[in-house]
Amino acid sequence: MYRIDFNDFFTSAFSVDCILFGYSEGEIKALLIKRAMQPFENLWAIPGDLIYPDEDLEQAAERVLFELTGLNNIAMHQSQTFGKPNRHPQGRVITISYFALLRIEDFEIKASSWAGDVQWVSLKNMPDLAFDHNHILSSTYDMFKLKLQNEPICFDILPERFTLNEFQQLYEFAFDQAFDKANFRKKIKNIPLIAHDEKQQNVKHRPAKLFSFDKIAYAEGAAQNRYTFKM
Amino acid sequence: MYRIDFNDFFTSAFSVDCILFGYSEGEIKALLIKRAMQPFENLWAIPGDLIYPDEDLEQAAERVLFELTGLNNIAMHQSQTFGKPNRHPQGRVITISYFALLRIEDFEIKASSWAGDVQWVSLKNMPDLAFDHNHILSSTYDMFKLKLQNEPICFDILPERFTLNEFQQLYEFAFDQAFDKANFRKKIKNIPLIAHDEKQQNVKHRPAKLFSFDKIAYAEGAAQNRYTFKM
DNA sequence: TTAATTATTGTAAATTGGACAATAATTTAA
DNA sequence: TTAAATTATTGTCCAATTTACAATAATTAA
Repeated sequence: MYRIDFNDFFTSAFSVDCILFGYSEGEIKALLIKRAMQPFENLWAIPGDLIYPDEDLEQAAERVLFELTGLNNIAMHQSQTFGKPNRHPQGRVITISYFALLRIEDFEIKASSWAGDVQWVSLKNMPDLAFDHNHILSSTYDMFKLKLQNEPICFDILPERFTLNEFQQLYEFAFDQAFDKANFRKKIKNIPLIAHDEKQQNVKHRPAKLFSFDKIAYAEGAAQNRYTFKM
Repeated sequence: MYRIDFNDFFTSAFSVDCILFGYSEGEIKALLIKRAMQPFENLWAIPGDLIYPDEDLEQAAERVLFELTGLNNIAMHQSQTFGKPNRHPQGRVITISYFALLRIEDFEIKASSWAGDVQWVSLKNMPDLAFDHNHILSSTYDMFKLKLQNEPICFDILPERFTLNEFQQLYEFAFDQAFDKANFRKKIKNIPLIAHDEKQQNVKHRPAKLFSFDKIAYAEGAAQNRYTFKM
């Protein structure tokens, strides 16, 4: 298998790029940083970092998220790997993209030393980004939508207890499309949710019932049935 | 972004692992090699190789396929990237898995020097593999099924001209599930196929009509409509 | 010519999907 | 206390799709 000396290959680096999707004001946005140094100084970029030699990939992605937002315990989902030999001007860097879904209101951004500025940018109004980051972002957005339709990752972004409207709005934002309330509820009827007695607080109208995702029932059913998250 | 000296990171290698799915005798199989050297000598493994320093990822995957089978012009699909720090006993190797779909009858396996033996192994009867290859294989099989349902990759494995039964059987093999013939044909009615006058040859019964995939019509429609390959 | 075999098409019931309406629960303002 | 406003929740009807199964068509082999 190793016809060239093994050590000749240890000349490359890995990085993770973390696409943090958030929603607010009816739009999906991505958290971008303005690069404070060369290459691509002053251009907006996806936050990322080289992977430490002893670090697991997902761990690296979670570290980038934590340094930027102070959040942990957020699931990072692997998307795709980008490795064109010349994609990084300073050497060969293969980058693995991860994404997570965040509620923008839930935290303060901590701009780290390596980022001059941090901003949520609407996907519909994306400037030219550093490196191949426009490509990475759009591929990862596609993967996000694909996984949203096939795996229960929606519950990673929803609060532990959510209203059915919040559930629906997530899909509306992700797919930039409105759904009928009554019909949405019919489509999710197979997904095991726990209905709580508790209701929404501090709203100026009839409060909605709170639900949470029934992971246990889901795990049991996932083997036999095939749940769908296509809306 | 680079708080540690950049060169400290160039201590890892990348590899591609190529999961070649084929079908015959009503089963989905994967092409495995028996390792002829340490580590994991004599264990079955997914064929793979380190990526050359100037080589694109997909190019590396295609090279592995070519060296093993003599085939080129086969689309390799990226699946996932595996990078636990200790997954390779000889150093840190992050591996990117690719898969392709092959018709087993179409070629001769060329066992390369680094593989003692090469064999198609049914997914249902998978032995313990080298490294984390059982994990890679099953994750990649999941990704294969996911893509099969969302992109027209089925036409990568079907012959250029195929019968609707062959089309159906591919899905039956992949998902290990029988479909009703009449209903299958209804489901694919949106997929643009070219119906040829030509018919199946050398069969002992009514020959089926041959079809091919209409890539041009598909590309036009793919933007507006959303084709599905869910069966 | 007929039986055997598989391809292809049709049909009717069941289920699901989409548009829209009706009812329920709560807050706010009068 | 009551009515208006607002949003949650449920129901209904019709269209479209799915499912199960049957019928017909085309070909080979005897």
